[in-house]
Amino acid sequence: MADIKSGPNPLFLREEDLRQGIEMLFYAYRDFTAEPDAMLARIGLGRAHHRVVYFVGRYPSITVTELLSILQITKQSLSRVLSDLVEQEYIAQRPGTKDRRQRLLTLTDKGIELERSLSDAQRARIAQAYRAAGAAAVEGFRTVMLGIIDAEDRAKFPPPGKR
Amino acid sequence: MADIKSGPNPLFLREEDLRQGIEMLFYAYRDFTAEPDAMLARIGLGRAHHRVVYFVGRYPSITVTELLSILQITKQSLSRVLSDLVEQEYIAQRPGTKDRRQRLLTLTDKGIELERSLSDAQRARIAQAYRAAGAAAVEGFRTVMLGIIDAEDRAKFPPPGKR
DNA sequence: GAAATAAGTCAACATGGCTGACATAAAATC
DNA sequence: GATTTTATGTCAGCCATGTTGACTTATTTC
Repeated sequence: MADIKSGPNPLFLREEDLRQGIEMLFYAYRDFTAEPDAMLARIGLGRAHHRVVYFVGRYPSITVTELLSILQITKQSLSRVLSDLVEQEYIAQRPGTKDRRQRLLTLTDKGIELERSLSDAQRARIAQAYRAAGAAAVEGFRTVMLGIIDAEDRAKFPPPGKR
Repeated sequence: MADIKSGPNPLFLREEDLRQGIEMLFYAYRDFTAEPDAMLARIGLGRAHHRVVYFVGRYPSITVTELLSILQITKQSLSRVLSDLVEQEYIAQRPGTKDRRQRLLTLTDKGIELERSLSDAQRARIAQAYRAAGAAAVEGFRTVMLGIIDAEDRAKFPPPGKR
């Protein structure tokens, strides 16, 4: 591998720390998605399907609008993968009771099974990393990750006391 | 937003912790890439170009093979974005001295400027998160992130003593 | 009754992955 | 020295997943 450029930068260590932060996110995300991607490919689905199945499992009876605001994609993009998942009976839709325009989304048993098998690899990876790192490191990890995430979404991760 | 499913799981907290870990990675990566993506769109480039410019900046004189092993994509995929970057003079190629089959890649001045402007937003995001979290949390963050990254790539992140 | 909202649809396009087949130059090996 | 391997590049086509724009339907809100 080529050498890392150092250069006469007085803030070298700091620059280097930030670069490492950027890269850790890149490598972690790359490795984190590799296993589910391989499983999905075998059944003709993609990462986008995983994201939908994941968040419908996470928030049963979520509406389409809520899902769109989490995924931050257009409804046309969502529509494609969501239709696949409904057709193949991973996800069921039913009208909202208060607002009948809504289509509340839930996983079917088949969907629950899919979600579990996909996310198990990811859960195992996190669990192993948490176990190896210890509770204090995990708290540090959470704190930094929250700082990276846009403020609007931080409320999704309540501190331990509130969990 | 729909309620979070709890259920009668004796390991509830742990399950929930793992789910939060999964989601923090999703949200962090989503928000982390949003700003550079917007800048790239304005000049007709994409996220793939950013990755190449980033790693060529990180490892000046990197070879194509080394870059492929980092990005974990095919050479055909890399070729497309790399050709764009060479044509538009963000990246320069020169033959290796020991092995003249190699094309060593370096950023031009224009490439350095592009890389800087793209990564600045990301560096600022990391810097702010690190500052807010404090040194101990940053060490925890690093430890957990390394645990998530495949073992083969952990050597890219030497501990502070060795930096 | 009119306007806004939730959801969906159709069409066209861009990006960035992929496979397969093949080409060239240089290095390494027998 | 001939053969094989390696580093790189190229052409062609496919697929997944994002985009914009235009338009529809049902329902709720004003």
